[in-house]
Amino acid sequence: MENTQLAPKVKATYQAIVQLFREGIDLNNLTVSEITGKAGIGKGTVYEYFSNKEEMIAGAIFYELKDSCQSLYDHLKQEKDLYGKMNAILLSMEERLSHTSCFFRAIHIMMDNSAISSKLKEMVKSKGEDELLVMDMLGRVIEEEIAFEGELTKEDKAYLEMTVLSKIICYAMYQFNLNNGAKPERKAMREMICRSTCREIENFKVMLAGDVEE
Amino acid sequence: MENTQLAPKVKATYQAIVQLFREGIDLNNLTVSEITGKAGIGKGTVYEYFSNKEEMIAGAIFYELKDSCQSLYDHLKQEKDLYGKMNAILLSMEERLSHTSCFFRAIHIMMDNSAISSKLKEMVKSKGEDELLVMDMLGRVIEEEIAFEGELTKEDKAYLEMTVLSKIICYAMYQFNLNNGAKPERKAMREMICRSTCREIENFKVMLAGDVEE
Amino acid sequence: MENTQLAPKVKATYQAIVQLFREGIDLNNLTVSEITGKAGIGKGTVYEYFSNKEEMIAGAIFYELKDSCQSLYDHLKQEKDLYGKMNAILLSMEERLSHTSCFFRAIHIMMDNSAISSKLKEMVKSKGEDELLVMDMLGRVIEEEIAFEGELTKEDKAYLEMTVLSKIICYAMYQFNLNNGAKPERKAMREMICRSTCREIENFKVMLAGDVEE
Amino acid sequence: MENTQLAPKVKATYQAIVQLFREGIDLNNLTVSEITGKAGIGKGTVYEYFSNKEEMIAGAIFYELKDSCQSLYDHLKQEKDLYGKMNAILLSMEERLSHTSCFFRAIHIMMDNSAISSKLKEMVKSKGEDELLVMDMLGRVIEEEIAFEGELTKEDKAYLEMTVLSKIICYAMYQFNLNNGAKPERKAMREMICRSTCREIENFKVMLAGDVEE
DNA sequence: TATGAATGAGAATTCATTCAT
DNA sequence: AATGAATGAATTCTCATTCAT
Repeated sequence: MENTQLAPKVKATYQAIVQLFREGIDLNNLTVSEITGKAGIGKGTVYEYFSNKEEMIAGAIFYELKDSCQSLYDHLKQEKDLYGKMNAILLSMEERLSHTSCFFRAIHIMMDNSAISSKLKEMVKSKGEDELLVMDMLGRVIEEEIAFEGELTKEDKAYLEMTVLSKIICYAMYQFNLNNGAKPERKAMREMICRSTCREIENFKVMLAGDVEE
Repeated sequence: MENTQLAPKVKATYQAIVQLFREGIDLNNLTVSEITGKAGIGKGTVYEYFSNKEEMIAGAIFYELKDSCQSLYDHLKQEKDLYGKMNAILLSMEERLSHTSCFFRAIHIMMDNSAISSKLKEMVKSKGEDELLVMDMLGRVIEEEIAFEGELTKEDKAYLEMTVLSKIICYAMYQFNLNNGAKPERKAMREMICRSTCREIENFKVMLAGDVEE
Repeated sequence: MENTQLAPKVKATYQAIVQLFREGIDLNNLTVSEITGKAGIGKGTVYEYFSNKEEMIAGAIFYELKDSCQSLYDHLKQEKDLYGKMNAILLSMEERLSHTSCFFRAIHIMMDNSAISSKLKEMVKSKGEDELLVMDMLGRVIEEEIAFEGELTKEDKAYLEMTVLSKIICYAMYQFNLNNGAKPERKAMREMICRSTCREIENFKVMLAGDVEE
Repeated sequence: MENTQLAPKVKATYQAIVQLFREGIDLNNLTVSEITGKAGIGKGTVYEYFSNKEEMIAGAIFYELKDSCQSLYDHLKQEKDLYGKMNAILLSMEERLSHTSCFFRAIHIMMDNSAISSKLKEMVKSKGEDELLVMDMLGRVIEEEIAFEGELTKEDKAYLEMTVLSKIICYAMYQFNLNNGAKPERKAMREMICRSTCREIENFKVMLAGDVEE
């Protein structure tokens, strides 16, 4: 949909970058030649659409992130409860490496101090309300879960978002095999994470209820 | 202690890199000139001790990581329970930015596909038993907590390590202000994280006990 | 002719190298900056056409050698007998230092163990049939001289080629003043060399005839 | 003998260079570290004896050349006629690669325009009367051959020296396989070269006699 | 609009030489 | 006298960006 708004050369550029990214190329060492070569356009052409390399890369990441989050969120609506939603998120990370990448890489890139990072942070800051990024998506999932019980303060919401995100990071780390040791079964792992997420949220609800009663 | 084993120029190099790192310079765009300039040594000199730039940077990260984990772990022994230990970890991340950086950056760097990353992964893989990195430290904390109840399988341990690490990452993200919105009070945040960590571990113990009874 | 096939920047590069070479600069200590400076092109530009310095230099030598040998060979056709041809070769070496250099330097460079040498040997090995280098040129001269008497074995031809080449080297050494002592008159020197070359070939023909008669 | 005049560190340096040279290392890319490493002395130490790298290398070549020529010349005295002497020279080039190298490389190095070359030429120019280099050796052989017939002019001697040297170079090129094609049998090759050398000298003698008679 | 040849600033790395010990 | 750690000038090569076509 929004894709149609993108000029064809811009889209080609974004796709090329995302593709190279999935092939495992380090974004900090990506060259304009590689990008335009993959995109099948002239090297000079990208400079008609972007003013420098950082803009291209940050733009591609942002675009992919938004797109990926939106489609995942749409998919989540089919699920009834939090357990199902969480499971769907984790499963999507398995199926489409892109989702793992998306969540993960976005955080990753925003955390270094490269020029790409600055540009991306800037883009995130000035994004539209309707553009759904990771935190927004998680925020909505949480609100839907807690909604009928009452209103959430911003602080509580922020805490819960991070709690859920940390679970997702946990699964991403598992997939990237960062712990460098023995790995539990994939399914068992997923179940443990979903259960503990539900438990955390449940706990929070109980706590909230307790606060209200008092 | 171990520091005395490092040749003075190596130490100066490591310190310069760590310092630049804390100043927020992106490690992927760090130049040898910057390093040697900061270290106060000749540009050619570092090549007497390292065979390339990646070795310098990965070496510095590894060294700092090790050092930082060791000192933090030593500090943790004063704490009686898991809550206290977790709190101490989070507090140390606040006091010494280096700790935040360490935990966080180590994961960060290991996750990209740069040459530095490869080198660092290699170093981590071939490290000695006595060299304590983040996961080892968390592993010990967890074992000490669960020990008297019985023996942990490798998979369970891996899961728990990742769970605890994800909590820490959660706090780091909070500090980096990555949620981009309202922040809870620092203390409240820390308490929430510590409590939820304890609850997770407690839950796991209950589950283990259940398995045994059956 | 073939020159037109060369991209302009490649030609400029070759010409710059050959020129520097004639100015007496040692090829093993030639820098890319010097080459591009002389060629009047940007330092980065040569790397669009060559993948490293050795390729540039070996390419230039090969190109000059081929060109020089071809033009000299064409010129030789005007001469009727071996004496005349030999004299023409020596005279051309006097007039155009490039010829002396060519013969001489080609051998010279192929004899050291530098990277340029390896590259040049490789180029010589894979050259086309129609590309005329020193030995090919001498081979043709000799064949034309001996032809009507009968067929030459490969070994005999190889011997004769080297014999003639040694005469040329003799004259080159004379010109380079390598003997460091008294020099005969130039004309006298040339005559002596031509005469002795003819005598050697004549002798060989007689020997061949003797072999046949037996 | 003369070797004892050399300081031990100088001798070690020379030997290291000659050895590296024989191992086929390109002298233009030889480093001081390689030299001192091979010589088993400290890198700073050579600068007590030489003022720069060129002096070391040119000195080593000069020393080896002198030594080699002297020993070969002594050996030649056992041979009765020119054919035998010439054959002995060629054979020695076969046996001891060093001789081939020496004669050849000396010429080779003197022919480029490197700093080593300049230094070496300088050394040759200022060498003592008793120091026997290639040309001196050949000059003596020639004088001994022609002596009883009369006195040689300097120019004639120079011509003859070059003639003989060109034959030797011819054999060297044969050994280096620079002709890149079919090689005659080694023995046959040697015989052809020796015979043609004798013939040349004989011819010259006849010519000289003719001049005198007139 | 699209291109890619041309560019030069800047990066990593090497190595002859110095000098304090 | 002997050393080798330290140095920085010099070199090769890369690559983002420009601009004439």
